[in-house]
Amino acid sequence: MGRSPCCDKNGLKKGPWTPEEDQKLVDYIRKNGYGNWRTLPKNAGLERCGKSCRLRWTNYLRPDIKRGRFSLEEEEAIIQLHSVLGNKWSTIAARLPGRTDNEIKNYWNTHIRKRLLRMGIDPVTHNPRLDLLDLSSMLTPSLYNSSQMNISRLLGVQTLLNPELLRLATSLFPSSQHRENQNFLQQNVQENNVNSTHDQVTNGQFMSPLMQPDQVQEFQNCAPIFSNDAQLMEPQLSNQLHNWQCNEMSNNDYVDLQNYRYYGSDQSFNIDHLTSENSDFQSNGSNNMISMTNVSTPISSPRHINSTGTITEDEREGYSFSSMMKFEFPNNLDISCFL
DNA sequence: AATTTCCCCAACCGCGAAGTT
DNA sequence: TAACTTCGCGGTTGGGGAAAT
Repeated sequence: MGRSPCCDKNGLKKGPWTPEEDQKLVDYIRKNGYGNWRTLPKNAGLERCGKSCRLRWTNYLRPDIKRGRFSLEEEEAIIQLHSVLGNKWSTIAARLPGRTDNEIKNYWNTHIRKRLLRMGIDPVTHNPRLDLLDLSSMLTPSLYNSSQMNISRLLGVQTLLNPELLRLATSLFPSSQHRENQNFLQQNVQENNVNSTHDQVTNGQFMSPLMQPDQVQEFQNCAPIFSNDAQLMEPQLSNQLHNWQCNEMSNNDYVDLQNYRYYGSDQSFNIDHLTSENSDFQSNGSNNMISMTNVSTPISSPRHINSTGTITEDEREGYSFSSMMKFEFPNNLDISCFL
């Protein structure tokens, strides 16, 4: 496989672009359009390699590029999309008009990723870092009753289960009388890890264990999520995920994890995507809820806007976090003593 | 005010995929 | 089918400005 020659091998210029170079590139593309990046610099009178020209155009000079700070909606969309697509920056950028893959990648690495880590969330899996948060220590075996939460109903749905969810479940229900359930779960954790690793390796990319390859493809092929700047992606993604479900569900028992709600009933197990509406931190009358916010961050209030109308980093932290992470426990599982 | 450290982001690098000969 | 070219993606770097000392 050949590779395009590197700039410095041809004595071409590298480093920051000058305004004159920008102007030359813009003028040329306005007049002739862009197509053959290899011949473009020569035709445009630039001492740059085609690669550098393409990068400069797509990341900076393109007229439809939106400048300025990412909005909360955009930030949420990035987090949601990243939880499904992983580091597919170009695919994520395609859903955010005016934003480049490079810009989103930089924003993720310099802002969002750090924030997630501060909050105890693994930025790769979007799961809570259970090594930092030992939930099992918060719950005692006496809380568990097999009639309340029958883990065996998870039978037959292992391919949809997130291994982290299974680990969480095993840590939540440590009673020795349910060792059988644990064995089942641990076995499934191992199997899911194998499957998950296999998927990631064979595809050479991160893929949510919840999604089959054709589902990822379907998701990637869907239209841009914004018809204007204010719109969010949830309806499309949520609808798609709904379509992948097939059974009526009873949502008496569920755990919210990694932006998805895992429902269990005696007949079925289902997954629902959490939108910003249903994942806002709140008190739910029919269910006991424990918010990760209570555990690992001091911020538990909804979105705050300061007097200038902008949102501070800390405020973003609290708001975004509430939309990305929440645990809920069934009504009949009393956790009030932990709150 | 001077120096050091930290942080951001534009740009580069290397690789694989797709296209062409 | 193989060899080569071009394009695009994702990871990484380093220059420069901001913040801290």
